[in-house]
Amino acid sequence: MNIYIYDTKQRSKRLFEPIDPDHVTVYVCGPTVYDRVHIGNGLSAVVFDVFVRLLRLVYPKVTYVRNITDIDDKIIDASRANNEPYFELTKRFIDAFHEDIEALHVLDPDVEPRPTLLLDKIISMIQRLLERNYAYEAEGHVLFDVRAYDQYGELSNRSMQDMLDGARVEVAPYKNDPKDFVLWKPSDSTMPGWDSPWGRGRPGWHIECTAMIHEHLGAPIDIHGAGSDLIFPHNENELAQGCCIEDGAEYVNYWMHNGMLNFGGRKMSKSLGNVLTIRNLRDNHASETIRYAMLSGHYRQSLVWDERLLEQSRRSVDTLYRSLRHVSECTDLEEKNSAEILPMPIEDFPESVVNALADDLHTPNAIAAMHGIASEILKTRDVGELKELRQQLLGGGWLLGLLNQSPTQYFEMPQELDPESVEQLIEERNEARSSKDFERADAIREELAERGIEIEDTRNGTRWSTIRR
RNA sequence: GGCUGGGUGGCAGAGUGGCCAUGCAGCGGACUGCAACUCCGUUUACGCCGGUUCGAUUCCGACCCCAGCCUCCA
Repeated sequence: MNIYIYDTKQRSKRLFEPIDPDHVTVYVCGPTVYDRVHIGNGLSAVVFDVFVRLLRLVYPKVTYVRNITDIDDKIIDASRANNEPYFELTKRFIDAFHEDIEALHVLDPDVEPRPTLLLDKIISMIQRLLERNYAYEAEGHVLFDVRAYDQYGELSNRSMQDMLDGARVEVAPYKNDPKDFVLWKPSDSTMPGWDSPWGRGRPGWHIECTAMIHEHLGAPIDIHGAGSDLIFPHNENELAQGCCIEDGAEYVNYWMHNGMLNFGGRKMSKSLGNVLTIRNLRDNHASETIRYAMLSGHYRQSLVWDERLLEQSRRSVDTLYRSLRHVSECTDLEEKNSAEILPMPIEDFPESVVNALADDLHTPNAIAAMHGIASEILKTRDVGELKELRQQLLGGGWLLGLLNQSPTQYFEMPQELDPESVEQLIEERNEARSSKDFERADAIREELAERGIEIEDTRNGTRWSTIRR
């Protein structure tokens, strides 16, 4: 199985060749927890979730590390505004993040490190950079010296001059060079801080990720993922740190970056204020609808997020589940969801879906392949074939993190309704129908619709489902 | 201004030097008491201008437009 990855650094699609085929290492930048996460954060988690699912299918061992940044100036600001200790605030939002992300069927990473639990590592790494003259102290800060590292700008493809031209922020006076970035900064007594050789302070953002990679995966790692907005400066800075830690050090073999979620013509971000949180979205949309919408475009492209996309996604998910329902209606196979097919060897997964995903995580083609399988299912009544096709559909569903429910669960979404009374009304309606009292029949259908139930008359009787959104 | 990536049918979104993407929606038909589901058929395309070519949406060049990064950000 060949997997191809578009590598941001080389700006081309490359065959993925792991450093150790027996153990693939992946790191993805997670959120900073000072608020509820938004769908852009969710998108990144979902995209890399699918990719890691594929890797796990192909390689015997994958270690996936996704961090949570739990110390940062925004966190300090938020804790002040809330008059709440920062660690309580981050605890709340870490829990909320987990809740949101689980609702999107994102599987847990193997390690979920946080900088506050790794201060020793961070400090020793900064010390090492100082010893090697890639960093300097100034006014209680420790700064990375970009001039000492001549490959700076390699990842984001910027020359020093480019960066200088684009600079539109006032430069702190203690910096030797405007691009120098903070490894450690001082905390006053009102701020969270840790003792260090440079006084009480806290780590800069970039060094956190480098430290976490070194701690949990070693270096170099195979794959580093993040949102494209982190290419510069965050990932660039990480790379610089990682390469300066010792002579000839390497950091990352493949860089993957997902595109931004576009909401109302602009990138969704907290600073722009056009944020839709996963929590809010879940109030009005099924989580699989959201997930499908996120995977409907290619991960490197920006994704326009609006109600129309969600409506289309919901209907498309309906179609997939309908074919699954078709199987249980035509056979006496027990209903299954995508998780229930595991473990299953890679050969039994649908080639079309696997190949699409192996081609730089081409989820639009993978989804097209899913619909191809779904329509094949609807065309046959042969039990053996149905069984085989369903296994394929569920296999693809597993990779995409879709079809997590049985069709009955999906269509009947229990909620607070009473199935008994629904069945009874349907019974009454069918009596009215057989006595050709269609007015009465339609009235009952109307009544059910008001209760959120839609019905369909099939050759095998009437079936009902909750009206989905 | 620099660096990325884009501009495809009503919407979303693939792809290709000449032939079906796919989903949703539309239209016609079958099925249905009517719907729904399903099936069959079907309409609307490749930002603009040049060039290469027997032939370009696909290759080349210029231009226009959009998004992202250059500041915290998935």
